Amino acid sequence: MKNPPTIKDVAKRANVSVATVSRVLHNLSGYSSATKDKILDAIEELGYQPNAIARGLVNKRTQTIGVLFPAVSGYFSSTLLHGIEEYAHSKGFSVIVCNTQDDGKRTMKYLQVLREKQVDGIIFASAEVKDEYDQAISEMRVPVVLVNTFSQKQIIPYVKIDDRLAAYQATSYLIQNGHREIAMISGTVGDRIAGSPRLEGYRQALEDHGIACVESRIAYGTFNMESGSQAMERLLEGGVSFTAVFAASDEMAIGAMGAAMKKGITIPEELSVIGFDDLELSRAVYPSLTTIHQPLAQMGRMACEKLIALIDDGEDVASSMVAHKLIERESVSPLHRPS
Amino acid sequence: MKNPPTIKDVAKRANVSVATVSRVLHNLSGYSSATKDKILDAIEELGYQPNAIARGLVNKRTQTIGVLFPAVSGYFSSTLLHGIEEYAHSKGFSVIVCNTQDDGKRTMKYLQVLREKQVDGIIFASAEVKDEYDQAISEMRVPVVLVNTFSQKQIIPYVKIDDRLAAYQATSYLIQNGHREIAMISGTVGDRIAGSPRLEGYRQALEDHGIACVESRIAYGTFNMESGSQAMERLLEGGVSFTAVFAASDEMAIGAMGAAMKKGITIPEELSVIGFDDLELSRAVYPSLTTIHQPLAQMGRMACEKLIALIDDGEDVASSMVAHKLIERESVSPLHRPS
DNA sequence: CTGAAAGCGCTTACAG
DNA sequence: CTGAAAGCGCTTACAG
Repeated sequence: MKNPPTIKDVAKRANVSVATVSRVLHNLSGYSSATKDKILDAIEELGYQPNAIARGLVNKRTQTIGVLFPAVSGYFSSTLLHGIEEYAHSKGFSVIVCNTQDDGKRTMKYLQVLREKQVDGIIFASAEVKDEYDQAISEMRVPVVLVNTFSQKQIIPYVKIDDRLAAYQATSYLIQNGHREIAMISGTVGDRIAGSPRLEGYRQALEDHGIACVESRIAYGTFNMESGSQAMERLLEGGVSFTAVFAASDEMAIGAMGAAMKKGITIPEELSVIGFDDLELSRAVYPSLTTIHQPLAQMGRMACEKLIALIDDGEDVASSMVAHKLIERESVSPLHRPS
Repeated sequence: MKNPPTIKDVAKRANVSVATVSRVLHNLSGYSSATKDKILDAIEELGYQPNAIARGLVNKRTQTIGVLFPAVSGYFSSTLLHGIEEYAHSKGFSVIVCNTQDDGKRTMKYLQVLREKQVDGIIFASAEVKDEYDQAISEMRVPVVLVNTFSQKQIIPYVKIDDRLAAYQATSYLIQNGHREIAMISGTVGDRIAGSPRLEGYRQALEDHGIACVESRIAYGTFNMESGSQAMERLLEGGVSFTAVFAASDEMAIGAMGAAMKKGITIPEELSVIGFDDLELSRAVYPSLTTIHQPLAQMGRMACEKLIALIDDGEDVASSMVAHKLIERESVSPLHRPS
């Protein structure tokens, strides 16, 4: 016997019908304990394992979900993924990862593949939900939940923090520490998820404290380290003074700190830095990074929980705006006024 | 029509048999261009999408591979995963991620799930291949390739660097810079993949240069940042002097640097540090980290390439010992002898 | 308690 | 060029 044993093989070996084998496999009722034993023995001897594909075909259920990320590398996505996979596995689901690179074509392609593979649900992470995605999603009658993003067109449950408010608080914290010349390293220009909202929070905080917002104190990156370090260089060469900087991601903050320190600027004495995300990283670097904590692993778990609830009982689930938190570490100090 | 359209629906609509529809779907020959058009129209109108599960059942091919990681978070795994997923997607495969947490039970469970889901192949990353895995793997007639690890029991193709040699070179580099009191922060005790070999390389380098190896200069971590920082604290409190340290991972190196700097030790002036991996991270921190470059994304790609070759034409593929490289940055300086 | 049979959505010889 | 039919490995009424 070259091929793996099927349910037929065990039925034959146990001298019963496949229906009965299927029953004991699912712990249904309807067989004597004697036949159950016979069947269990046959399964054992043959090393039989059910074929989930065949099962999926008849049940119209694959116990598989798809997760779309704009980038699978980096701490951010991987922490989120960890939370998702953890919960999924505990509930008997597998997860297919899709790295969209935040590209429209790729995203649409993945959406199609996931549809063909009959996934039971989809988690869409971090990227903006473009109109075409919105439409594709609603056409493939499959539950979807968003994490770290939201849809402006339709009601899709999401899990995220209040980015605008968190940025507002980060900036205010700097102000409370006496800073008034505060630069910002924002995320990708035009990013409506983690870009604009955080920038707005920054602007609002300055305004509410009667501080004018100077455009040349704003530099743009793309959330990763390299871009943070470049943004800092531009800021430094820009000729505007600043005693503190708020970076829209920890990775950019780390890159920015590195660039500043390379120029001989001491942190936090000469420059205070606050980040955003609270990646494991921010605790390890020196000086450790003051930042906004975003419970990524937990958010991944929650998103997955919502998705599976949707899959299992189809009831609507609510979105969750989860709490963020400012973590004080060493990269911010009160402004030392030259006296 | 509530359910998604099937091949039957398009056959009916185009007034042909399902066989013919299947033919045009696969660009086989055997139909007039007129019927082809009819069918294409029907597909279009119905919004038909093939069902990959049904297809998988008859073809015994799911176009899906499974990837087992000891930890899916952290830069290391996510970079590897990125390379794997990228290549897989380009070849029409999806990837299911499995986070084993380096736990035997979980790993076996995942192996079973992957088998039931009929994946076409498996990539096993970073963790030691225990005997029970080895056996489970050989029982499920599915191609497997290893990345960052190897099997001691059977021939399974792998992709990795020469850990022992790389560690030897890292240590030698420190020696060439005049250091003789060299500490090491090793990975997990007993880890036969990235633990012992790197430790051996370190020992060998010392020995070959006539330097005695002092056991109290060796501390053990678990490859992550936190453990590196703790290891450094232990080293510092241990009372042994050292002017340089070799950490078996960048994450531990970063954690160690942070811990040292917190104590007021300047790097590299008072302490040289060399890491291992060359994560994106190591370029961004200050001082930037001198380290051993390991082409993780490329290694992921290669592993996936081998796996798909195995799946597609079943021929044996060779293992690859890929080249590492020492990257000089700022965390190591020649020993300044107090004169 | 148990089995025969239909069906899930495809593909693939086989026959015309 | 085209279709009827068997079959992939399961599950699930239905009938006994």
